[in-house]
Amino acid sequence: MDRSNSISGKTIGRLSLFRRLLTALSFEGKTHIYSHELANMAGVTAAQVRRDFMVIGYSGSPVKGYHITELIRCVSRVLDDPEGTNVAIVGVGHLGRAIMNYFQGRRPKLQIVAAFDRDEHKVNRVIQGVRSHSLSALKEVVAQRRITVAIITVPASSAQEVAEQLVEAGVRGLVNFAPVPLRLPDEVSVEDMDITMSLEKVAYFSGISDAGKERMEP
Amino acid sequence: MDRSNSISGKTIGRLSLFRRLLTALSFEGKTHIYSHELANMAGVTAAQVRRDFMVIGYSGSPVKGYHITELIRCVSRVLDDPEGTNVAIVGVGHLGRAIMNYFQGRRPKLQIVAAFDRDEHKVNRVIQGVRSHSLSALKEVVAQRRITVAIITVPASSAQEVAEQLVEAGVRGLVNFAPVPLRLPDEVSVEDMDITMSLEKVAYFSGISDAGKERMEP
DNA sequence: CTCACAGCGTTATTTTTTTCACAAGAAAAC
DNA sequence: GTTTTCTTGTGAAAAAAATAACGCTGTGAG
Repeated sequence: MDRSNSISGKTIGRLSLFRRLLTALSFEGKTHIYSHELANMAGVTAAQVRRDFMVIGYSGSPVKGYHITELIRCVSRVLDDPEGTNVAIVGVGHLGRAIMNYFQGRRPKLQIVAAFDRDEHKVNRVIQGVRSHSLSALKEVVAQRRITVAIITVPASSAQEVAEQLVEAGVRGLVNFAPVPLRLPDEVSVEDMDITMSLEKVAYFSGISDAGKERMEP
Repeated sequence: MDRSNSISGKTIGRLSLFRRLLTALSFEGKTHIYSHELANMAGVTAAQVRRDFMVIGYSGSPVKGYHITELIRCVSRVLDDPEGTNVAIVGVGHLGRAIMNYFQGRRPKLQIVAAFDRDEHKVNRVIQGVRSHSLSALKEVVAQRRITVAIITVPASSAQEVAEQLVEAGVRGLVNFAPVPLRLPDEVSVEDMDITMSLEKVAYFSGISDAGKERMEP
């Protein structure tokens, strides 16, 4: 599978979701699935499922649908770096711990291998099976453990600085939980997890359906 | 401002971001800003900034740019429910605490007013200024405190069940941190915060730029 | 055997979102 | 007083994404 030709971010996101759903199905013993079934589970249309699988070059059978384990393998060939991806997490507060806890032993090809924190009390300990280091050791550890992706869970005030250090140390992708847009070179891919934005979005859309009505009929 | 005509989700998200940036600028004493400055801060194009403000009907001056406090007021008139929005959080683990901690006293119009957890040890306490309740009191408390939006931070296995209870109790918008797509009526707006997906996406895009090269030149 | 079906792969179409490009206007420069 | 140089607002164009449509194929019923 050629990882260098471009697949859209939206498609990659859905493939990740599909793989998770398929893996669960596989555990339940299901062997085949139709596009509309998967679409239903993922909350998208069947056409989109077929199209996504088309772009990664997987073909199912019109009669049995898609073969689940083969499909998982094919998606994984696209998503996973064959050598695995080592991930660091910077910021060992509640959020950092929650994420470490969730990811422990979940994906063999995508492992959190180091944590960092400014607070010396949280340093040199093993949390959820992950060794925590002082921020000052960042560059060294990132290089040594060949870390290419990092999760930022520090306060907004230090996020930019931390991000720059990570990039300088060789990190090429970031998941950013701090509520600030990071200014980084274009070749670094950043995914923002902006909780405030999501909450305000949901609040907005949960309000428009009847807010007008209420005020129209006093 | 008419909240009932539809503004796209993308635009709402950016407005939320713009407001946060503008608020920070306002604190620093800045009074005016040009579209390209804000665009730069937010990581979008200037045209997009102007267009987003166009759809909410705010006009700046071609000479001085946008008046920051007026603009904030105008964006807020779109985003905020004038009566405020009460938010619940279900699941008081690390993630739930992190979110409560972050939101405490941040937005007056968007307040977390109740927390819920299945674990009786975490119940009937005040965490980050928010009272935690037993899950069995969910319906009652949601109705009493007029909660319309909820944040789900429970394990994947109970997310669907919790979501259904919330919707039945009257909640109309959800931010879902559990790694499962929720199946709910269309009128409920759901925003998924899928950490696994984001991480896999970033891992993918951080890999494509040079993964090919490495294998092309052994 | 033939026919109706069901679902895939793919092309075409529509819809949504973003970007471009330029008129208009006012300060500043000269 | 004119020209230059910035903006904004917005229609037009382009790009991206989602959806619909349809030919194809193998299966099973009659």
